[in-house]
Amino acid sequence: MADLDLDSSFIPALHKPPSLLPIAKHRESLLYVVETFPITIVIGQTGSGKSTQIPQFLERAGWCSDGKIIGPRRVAATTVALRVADEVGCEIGKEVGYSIRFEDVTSSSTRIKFLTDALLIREALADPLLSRYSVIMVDEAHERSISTDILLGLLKKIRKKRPELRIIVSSATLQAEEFLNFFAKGAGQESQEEGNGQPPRDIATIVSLEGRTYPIDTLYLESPAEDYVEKAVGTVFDIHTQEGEGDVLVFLTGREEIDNAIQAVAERAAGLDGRHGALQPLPLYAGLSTEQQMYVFDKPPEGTRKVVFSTNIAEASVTIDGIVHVIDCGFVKLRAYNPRTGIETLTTTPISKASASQRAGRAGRTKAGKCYRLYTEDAYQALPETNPPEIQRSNLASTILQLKALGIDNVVRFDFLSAPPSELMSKALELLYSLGALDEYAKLTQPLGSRMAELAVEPMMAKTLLSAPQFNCLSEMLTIAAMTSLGGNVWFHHDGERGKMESCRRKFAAEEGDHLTLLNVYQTFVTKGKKEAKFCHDHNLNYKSMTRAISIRAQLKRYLERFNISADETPSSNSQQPSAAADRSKKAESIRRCLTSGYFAHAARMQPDGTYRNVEGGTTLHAHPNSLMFNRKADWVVFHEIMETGEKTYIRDITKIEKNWLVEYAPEYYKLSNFTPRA
DNA sequence: GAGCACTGC
Repeated sequence: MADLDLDSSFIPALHKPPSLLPIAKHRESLLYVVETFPITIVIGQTGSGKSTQIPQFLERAGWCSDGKIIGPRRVAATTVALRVADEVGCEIGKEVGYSIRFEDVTSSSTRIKFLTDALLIREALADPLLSRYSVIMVDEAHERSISTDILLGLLKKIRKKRPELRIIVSSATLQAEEFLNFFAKGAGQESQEEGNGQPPRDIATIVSLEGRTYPIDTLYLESPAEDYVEKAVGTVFDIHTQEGEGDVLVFLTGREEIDNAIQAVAERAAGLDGRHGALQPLPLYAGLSTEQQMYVFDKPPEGTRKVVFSTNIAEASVTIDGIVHVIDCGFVKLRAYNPRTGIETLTTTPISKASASQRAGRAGRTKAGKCYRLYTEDAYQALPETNPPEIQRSNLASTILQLKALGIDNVVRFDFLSAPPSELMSKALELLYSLGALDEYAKLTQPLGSRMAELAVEPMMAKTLLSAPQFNCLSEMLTIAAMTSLGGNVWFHHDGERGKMESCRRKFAAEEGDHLTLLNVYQTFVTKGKKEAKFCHDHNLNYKSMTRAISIRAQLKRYLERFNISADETPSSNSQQPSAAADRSKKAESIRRCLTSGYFAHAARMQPDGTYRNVEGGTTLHAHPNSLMFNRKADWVVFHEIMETGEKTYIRDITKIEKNWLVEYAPEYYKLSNFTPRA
């Protein structure tokens, strides 16, 4: 392992960020701008206080005096709302409240409401002009989630009918101009039509707020690293032996790299000179249980340096105090969707300049810091400004369905901030048509299509749920829908406990496949396990995920009750009579049939070599090692998810079905001519 | 016999 010397191997960046100042002195100009321009783009660094201060400025300036509510949104709506309530001096849920998926903490007196963008879109289903709000602030818009993009398009549309509405968009520097142009484009002609001619440039303006962060020295490699994991580990030791106090945050791309790096640090630390303190390497990624994640927030013992090896979760979602050194490998795993094959990929990709600066910023939150980029300055210059927005690389079925439900019939002409490729649109439209959510004129069907749009699960599962009453398995399907939407985070294991986890999983195994296994897990958790953390702990189940499943199930059930569809929740009999086994198998068949009615587009057949092939026959599919069907025999199956990682394409959450069910439930989709997959 | 980055309704 080649040692590197910090002084020679890293060279300083040519440009340094200016020193930064707090928001208060911008109050007057900010209020003036909001008064004057319908749309304000706010450039605010982390630490500028924009999310907490701007709503308060506006409220005090009378923007809520007629009882309307300022509605910013934020990923961490709860945290920000609690802080603002504290600053205002009110009880949370009174003047200041928040609303997130499972929690509405607002009241009739709420004047400042924090909510997520996805939830605001949901409100638009019932109140298309969002008439309760006088000012809407779209926070962290540069993150460009699908729902942010959709919301911005909706707001632009709403503004035509509600010229008095004020829109604030907060963004990082790089993308501000794009937002400005988006709102300015087309605004001139409309106001002319409406006869109150406002030239585009009077529609929107940019305000720049400075944040309170500390200077960060950025260092680059002189020559590219061959193995960035090894380079990261080497840099950790160089920092530890050559730099003063301060914890280290290392950005890597995934669990495997993180585990390897931690092991390497542990091995090399043994040979560390005694006069340097100890090193405490810690992992951080979303798949960890809550308690495993909590370690990264603990203060390390005196004289010990904490080194957090993290995925992108630490870039924007999780903030760790006391970080002085950031090591950035320059890569991230990005999800993309191929509309031609219908396969999602998860690929290691170079980060954008925007990400690089966000990562570096994690070093300067408590005092001056340093960022070590494990790439050259030339490589940095070659990075894209931003990564393509999510809406241009995702399966858009649920997005299109939602737009239709919002009354946007011509989705192709919707004013997208960045229009998605047409193949993504047509693929989504085709699927929605085959599920019966859209008719042959691409209109939302009633009641199926609009009900599917309201359910908070992806369209294939929504269809499955809405078919469940016909198959007499709604109660079971509610559970399966909740469990599959946990996204593979049901099980967890500590180091070296993989075998134990596998044997726990086998205890719940159902012969028919993963969906029925998940059903067993949930049912045992709520009955025998009494919904307790101890049960999860004893069975290597992720408690946070299991409680989440309970909430999701309850919410889905409420949605269905709103459609006057109610589930029979009488527990299945545990009788020892011979008929019990037959009943169970009959129920299992109903569930498998029901799954087929929604997941017929995700069908595959096992080949003699044990791999799977879907109906088009193109790609070799492998049962995911976490699936019960891994190394088990089957003929036809349906699966929840398909994803390509590295060399292989995996299918996850797999259940055995009968071939003729596909023709029975999706006759149009399965024309007999193309039914048999190629060998 | 080998593995999923992250949000969110």
